Amino acid sequence: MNKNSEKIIISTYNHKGLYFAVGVSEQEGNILKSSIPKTRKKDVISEISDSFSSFKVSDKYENLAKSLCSAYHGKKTQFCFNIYDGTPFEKNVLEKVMKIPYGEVRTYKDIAETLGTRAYRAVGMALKRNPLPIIIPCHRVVKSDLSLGGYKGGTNMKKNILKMEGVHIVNDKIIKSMYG
DNA sequence: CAGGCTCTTCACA
DNA sequence: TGTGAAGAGCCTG
Repeated sequence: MNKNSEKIIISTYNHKGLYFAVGVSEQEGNILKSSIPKTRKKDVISEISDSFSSFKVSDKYENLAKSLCSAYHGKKTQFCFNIYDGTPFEKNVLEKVMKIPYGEVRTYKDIAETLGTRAYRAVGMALKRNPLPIIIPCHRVVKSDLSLGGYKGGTNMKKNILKMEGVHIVNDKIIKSMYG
């Protein structure tokens, strides 16, 4: 895995035993990477820092890490960010997923079709490598039978985030009215 | 449920 | 550069 050479600042936020972290470019203040919440601080920091050759930890962007926490808890939250890495295909996927409205859901198939391809599985791969989990709402992408599908942080976490956004889920399936 | 289809990416030669 | 395997999926029988 080749690393981004940009210098970043990592800030964390702790809420009820869960740590959140963001990696922000020192130069421009863009969010380049976010973490899946974890129970140990060093784990969220390494999830971020692993993608970069140079970093430092400070509380400068603690407010952003806090926003990440809010978003995780189903609060509508806006972020300013850019996507620092990835193939054109991956960027196209992330761009479509960014546009899924809060509290709604789309399928891997939908995303593939709007990109004019049948690479359903490749859409999943692209989301697996989403550098901005939660901020880019890959948890709003599910399987075409409206069962949940996979998630980097575990399907249980995917289910919980969706529930907190007000999506109705019964027997691990999205109920149709939530599917825009 | 099994098996084939579809495509992108990665590993390894 | 070239080939093969692996995937957060989909469809048909």
